[in-house]
Amino acid sequence: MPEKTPTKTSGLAAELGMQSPFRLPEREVFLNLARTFSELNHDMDQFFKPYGITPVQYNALRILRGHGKPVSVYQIGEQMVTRQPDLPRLVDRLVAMELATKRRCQNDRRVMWVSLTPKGRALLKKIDKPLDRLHQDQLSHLAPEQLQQLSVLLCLARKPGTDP
Amino acid sequence: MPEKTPTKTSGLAAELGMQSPFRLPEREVFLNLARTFSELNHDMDQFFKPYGITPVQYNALRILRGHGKPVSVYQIGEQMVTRQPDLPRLVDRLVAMELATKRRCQNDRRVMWVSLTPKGRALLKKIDKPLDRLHQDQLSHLAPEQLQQLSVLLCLARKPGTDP
DNA sequence: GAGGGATATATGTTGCAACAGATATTTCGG
DNA sequence: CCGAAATATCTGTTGCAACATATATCCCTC
Repeated sequence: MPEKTPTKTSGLAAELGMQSPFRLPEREVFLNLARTFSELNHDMDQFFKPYGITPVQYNALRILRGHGKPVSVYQIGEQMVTRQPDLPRLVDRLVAMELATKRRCQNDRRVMWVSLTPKGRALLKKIDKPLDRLHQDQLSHLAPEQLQQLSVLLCLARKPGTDP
Repeated sequence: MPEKTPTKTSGLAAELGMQSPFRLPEREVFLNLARTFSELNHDMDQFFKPYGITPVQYNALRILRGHGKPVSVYQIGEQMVTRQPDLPRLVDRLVAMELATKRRCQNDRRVMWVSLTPKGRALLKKIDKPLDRLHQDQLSHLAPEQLQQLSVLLCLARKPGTDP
């Protein structure tokens, strides 16, 4: 069950050895966001290394699997979790590793259709369960309601205005 | 006051055009974290560009100002918000820009004392207020209680075990 | 059916992130 | 005091991130 932590002097300020608490709560949230992401993401980098891909490449492969049919480079870009310039080169790396293939669309020759190869699909399959375990190792010490609250708040945080 | 958002199909899953909601709430939180950080951090990158430094370099400069006296490279590394290998080179870049200076400690010749230059201090001063404004633009659409909740939850998220 | 704008991908370049490993200096045990 | 371990910084290398800009193709209007 969730205990109240009685620390008046904010958690992050203490971690950083700061002598006074944050002036702006907005800044405190941003830095907490940065620090938490940094830690969790570092684990991810380590996790993916043995598989020879990066978290971002994994994201792209997973989009390909989700569609089950060829996807354009542009569509991949739209569905990536994090902002991603330079999609063409990211895809090229996947192709170079033989995890994906690409070919020009004949109807619209601007478009490149990208597909998962069997090798790519096999790699994803190998990753699925260990990755689920990592996610849980990282965050399952939070209660279900806390996890949901966190998702909701993070969603809200990136909506600049609900009143245009 | 905090409203309940009635969206059953999760916000992020919808944003990414996913057809089914997330299986693991832990994964949903992680990806929300990644996406929110990615967006806010991109604004930061843009913000700092005209000043000729990166957010990470700013963090280091701010640590120097916070102490008001020389700080070792190692200490800077310990107090950075995000994990930071390769501190020596980061400091060298600050020195190259004449925003900081470094000199060997005479008592312990392993240590390099790093100090803020007047130029560095002036740069920080120029950045202070605009940055506060950016922080508020990014997040002040959240209510004060939401901001505090978010900070608390993000702190909790990075503590693997409170029960050792 | 020619031209202008929109769309989709590719490429040149710079600088930094990240890891591995090397070096220099101190500290501590015996 | 000698050597081993710990500490603090440095260096080599690889690959990717990020931006700017270029190219190719399509679409729409007149």
